Amino acid sequence: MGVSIRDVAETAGVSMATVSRALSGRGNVSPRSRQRVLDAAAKLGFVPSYNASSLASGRTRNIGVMLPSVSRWFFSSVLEGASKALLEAGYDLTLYNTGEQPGNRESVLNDFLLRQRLDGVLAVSLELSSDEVDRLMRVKRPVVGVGGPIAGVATLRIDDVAVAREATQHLIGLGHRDIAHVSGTAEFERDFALPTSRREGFLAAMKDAGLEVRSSWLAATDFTVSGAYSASKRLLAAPGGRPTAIFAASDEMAFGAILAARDLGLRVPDDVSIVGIDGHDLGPLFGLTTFDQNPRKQGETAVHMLLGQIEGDGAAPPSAAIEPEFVVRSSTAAPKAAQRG
Amino acid sequence: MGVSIRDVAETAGVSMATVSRALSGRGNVSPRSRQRVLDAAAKLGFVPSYNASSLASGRTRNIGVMLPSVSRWFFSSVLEGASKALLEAGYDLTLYNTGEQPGNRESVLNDFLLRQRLDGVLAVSLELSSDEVDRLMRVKRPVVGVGGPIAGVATLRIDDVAVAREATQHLIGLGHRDIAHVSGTAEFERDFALPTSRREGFLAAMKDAGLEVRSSWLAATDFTVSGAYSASKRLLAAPGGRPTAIFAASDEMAFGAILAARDLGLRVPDDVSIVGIDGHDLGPLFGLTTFDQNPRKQGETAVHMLLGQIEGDGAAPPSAAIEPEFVVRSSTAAPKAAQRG
DNA sequence: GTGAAAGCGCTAACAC
DNA sequence: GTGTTAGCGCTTTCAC
Repeated sequence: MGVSIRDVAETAGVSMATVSRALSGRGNVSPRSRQRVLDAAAKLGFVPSYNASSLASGRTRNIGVMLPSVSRWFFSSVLEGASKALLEAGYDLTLYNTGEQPGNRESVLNDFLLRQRLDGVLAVSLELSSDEVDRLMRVKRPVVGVGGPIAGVATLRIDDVAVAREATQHLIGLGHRDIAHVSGTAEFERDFALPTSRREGFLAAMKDAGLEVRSSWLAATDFTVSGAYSASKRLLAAPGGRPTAIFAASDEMAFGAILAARDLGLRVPDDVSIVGIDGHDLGPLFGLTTFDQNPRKQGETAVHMLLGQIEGDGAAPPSAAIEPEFVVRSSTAAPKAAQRG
Repeated sequence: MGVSIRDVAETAGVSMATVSRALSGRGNVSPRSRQRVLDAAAKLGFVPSYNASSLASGRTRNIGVMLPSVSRWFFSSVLEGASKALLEAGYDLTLYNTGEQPGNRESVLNDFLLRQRLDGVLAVSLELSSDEVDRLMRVKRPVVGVGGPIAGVATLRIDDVAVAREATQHLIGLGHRDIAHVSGTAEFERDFALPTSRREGFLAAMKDAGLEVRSSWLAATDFTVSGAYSASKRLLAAPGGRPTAIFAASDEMAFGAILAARDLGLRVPDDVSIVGIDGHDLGPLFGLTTFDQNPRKQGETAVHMLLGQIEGDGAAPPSAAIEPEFVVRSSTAAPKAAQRG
């Protein structure tokens, strides 16, 4: 129905092969022919069919991005970065939003990813089983992971354990001894080990400092502002005394903790210090001390790793660790309020 | 390289056409043949090539979603809804994140959308010029718009003017006379008339009630929490006296206003009432009075309109108006503080 | 440097 | 109900 390469060939007075070469840049074409082709294409408003091109060449110029949610800040930021990098590189981005519950993943893997429409896959915060990785690898397309470790796949991520440990050490260094941790529930562990890793780092720092951790001060909730708000309210209003500091596993959770403290009439950081992880855009507004992990950049970098593998020698890039930047703002300070045991 | 339909045909002992029919459901196949095909396909691990299928049939089972941002709540929610609906329908979603600045739109329209890889396009909050619409229509694919009016295209949206008017009337009904409006700058008008429409509704309601609007109480900023925070601080701390109520053009902006009020030591709603538009997930946490427009649902509905057009009779569905629900929470009340001129 | 021709893997008439 | 056949629009050997 549209203008095909044949039409361009005819008006340019050359063969289809020459048109293809002139337009794709592959192979040699005389400047004269190239110009004739370009003129003809412009005149006819030629738009190449990517399906036909893909079918013939095997390249699709399309990358699949798989992630558990688009509404949480980390994910939308990674997506934004990846989207920008792909747009610039002239690739399409096919989005597979698996949803927080793992049911959809099945169908995404089975029905979508394998349909040979993708040159590569970006898997964001998905902890894939070895069987799932196998299935992914079977299509012989490069895969790069972001935010979660995937066995046998090049991955881009921060060292969650180390970052959590340092965030906790920041609080300890300020003089805090009664520190609570707000993190994700077991439900979330299925898809990424993040909650476990961050809790691990927290516990390690506490242990190193010889500090005790009350089990009730390890709050588990979902990764949202609201979830952390409720959990923090419980923490801060518990009859047995409250912590002087909260380490939240994400900035959104930290915001929830800050809002909870305020609603209880507690001052941040005077009555309670709060630290997060992420580098959320609203961090400055809340004065949140946090580890900035620049997810937008992670999305971009991951895309470049992927494209390097696709367009380059095909060698899998090494997994890379992102260096997050610790940003101290006004949500953390030395404890001032009298402590209760 | 993979298993093709020909291999399946051979092991099943039928023709390629029968395999195609059995697998796609189109056309008649005896139960016996169907079973043989299914068995053979499963045994060989057959995965159809969508490129080949698209090329031959003209259908791509792929929908393009164009939006200006994935980080703002409204957009990510629409995307989530659309993504869910498409996943269920067995369609791929190709994401075109044009970015808030209009430069990318050009390349998205020129280089991506026209490559005949899409069965339809969902345009979210993009005000396309007639030339751009022309180019979109030239590919003969259905287009459905969400959140912004597009000339000549079926659109799903709330009546921004009416909603803004009612939100303002809510404040007026409570007894407020000094009402400010925080909305988007002219910069944003390029991509959607939303700021203008909502300001229009606000002004209409004020005029109807015989209330004056100070020009300095029409604050224009970007559509973020931070932008509204700064703008609201200026509004609420201005030397000439402050408004007793703020109507924010979005919930995220309303959150910014609430945070600004709190940081100034003002109580919401005692000192200042705040109302938004959207139905943001965090509305309950902030006690925000708002018009819930359920963007997730809008995304789903828009997809169904699109698929109906693609799979059905091809008739363009009528533009539909979403009925937003007014939710009164604790951020609005009758003015209590003494008013100053 | 260029063209002819053989597919890429599938679908859709059309015949039987 | 099933097979045969002719493409979908492009890329890519292979000759020249």
